[in-house]
Amino acid sequence: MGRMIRSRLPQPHVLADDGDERNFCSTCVFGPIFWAAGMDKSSLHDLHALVEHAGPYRKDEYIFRRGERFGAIFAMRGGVAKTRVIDDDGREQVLGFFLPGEVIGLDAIHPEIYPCDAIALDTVYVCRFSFAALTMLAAKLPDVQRQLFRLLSAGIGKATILAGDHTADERMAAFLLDLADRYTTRGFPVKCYRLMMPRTDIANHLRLATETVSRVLRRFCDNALIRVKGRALELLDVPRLRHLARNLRHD
Amino acid sequence: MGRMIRSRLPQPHVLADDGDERNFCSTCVFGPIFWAAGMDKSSLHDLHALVEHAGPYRKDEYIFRRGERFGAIFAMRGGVAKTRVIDDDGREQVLGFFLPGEVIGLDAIHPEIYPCDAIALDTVYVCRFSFAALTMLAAKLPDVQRQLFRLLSAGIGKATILAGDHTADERMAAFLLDLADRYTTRGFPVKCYRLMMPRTDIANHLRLATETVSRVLRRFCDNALIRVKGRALELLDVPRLRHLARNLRHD
DNA sequence: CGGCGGCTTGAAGGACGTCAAGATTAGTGG
DNA sequence: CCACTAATCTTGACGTCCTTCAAGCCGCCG
Repeated sequence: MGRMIRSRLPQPHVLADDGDERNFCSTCVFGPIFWAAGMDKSSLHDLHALVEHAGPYRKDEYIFRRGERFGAIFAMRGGVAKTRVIDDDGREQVLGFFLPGEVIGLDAIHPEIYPCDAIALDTVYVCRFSFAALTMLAAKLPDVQRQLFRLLSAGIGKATILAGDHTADERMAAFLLDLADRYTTRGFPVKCYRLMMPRTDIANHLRLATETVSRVLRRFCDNALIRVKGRALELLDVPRLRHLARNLRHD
Repeated sequence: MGRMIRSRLPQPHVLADDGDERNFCSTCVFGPIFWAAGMDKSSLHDLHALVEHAGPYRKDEYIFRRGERFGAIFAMRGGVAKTRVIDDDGREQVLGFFLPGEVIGLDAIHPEIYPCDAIALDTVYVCRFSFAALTMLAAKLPDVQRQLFRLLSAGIGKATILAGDHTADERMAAFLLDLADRYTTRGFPVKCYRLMMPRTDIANHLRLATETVSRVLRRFCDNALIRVKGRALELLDVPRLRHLARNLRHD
């Protein structure tokens, strides 16, 4: 796959349509806040200094790398990404998957370097927020500060859930439901979606072997909990899945 | 120390010596910041509205309970506490242990309720920070805002470490070293300390059975990595422990 | 078609949990 | 001060869930 030459789109570049950021970032967690803040003229000016559209990152390209100096957090604008670390024994631990609207890089604030790699799973577009500028803005706009605190706090909660001691079935059920919930950005429930990551990534995320992932999915199929065909997924029995995952909910 | 009879102390009460908060909270993460902020007179006034000394909480008493409405974060002033959740099957998951100077309750910001119980392991004193007041202060004092962001971000990193897939030995080594590092609040390394929690809590924290905790400690003893006598602990071979824990470092 | 990466499936082995007693220790009352 | 009870901790035997190893199977792209 060496040849992602210029045929596959020149290179990551800033998108052309920055003109109307407020509309463009409608999916972003900061969208509503900025929209509200945009009512105020001077704040709107700050905004342009703050946010920078970047992408596309192609499949397997790095959005940032572990060890790089922290300078910005990223909001997914399109596509899906994962964060991961590789330990000294070469084993990959997938920390999380990120869907449009979600934010990457919050765990880099404290160490002041990115503690993990962020990698595109397909073609990814992001908003890059200078953290220095963001903190300054947060001091002026309470809503921005509050949203940042909430995001960070939610990050702790999310990480904590994964830390628990659960069976493969529980983890998998929770994972599938969580993805569905997150795809359901707006109101109506999604029962059908596509896993954009390989089994390996799911396994490394849930602390399982890929073989176990396969087997659990098969068992779920046999028990009519889901339907799977490759990466296409359908949730058939959400209540029973929820029951399985009852101890891993993020309320 | 037998007589905590009628004692059981009437109830947690505010300590008498609030007079000199700046000295009293020398161990607290906010200490230095407030001390600096204290230079400014109007900020010092905010401080008194913000922080409230509470305790003592006796062994097994709750500092807060899961589900209670979030209003404040707590800095440990004395004693040791744990946070935990109990799942629907009655199994306890210990999320963390907290030593003097450390902060509890950050994971409650987002859900706006405490997502876990906080329980004293011995006699505990805390500083209670009204979070509403703290955010207002953060908007005025960049250092406070920055410290909050750092604390929250560090919380994500910490939770993430526990989420990884590691053997019992790796976990235990990392746990023992982490405690030693944290006891080493100031400069010089501690090789000898006392575990203030029962084996059960260690087990539920590291996702192990208490029997496994016992066995691992025994093996560490046999291999001259540590010495244990009940809850008294001595680290004998820190380098080899660090090597065991190499994949769980919080850099 | 042929090859290659991702996925599935089966069989064997290991790390840790569970169950069941003991051994310490600590807490309590005489 | 000591005995007694209960909790905590240890130790061993056995079971289980998941991993590891080893093939086979698809689906995709040249």
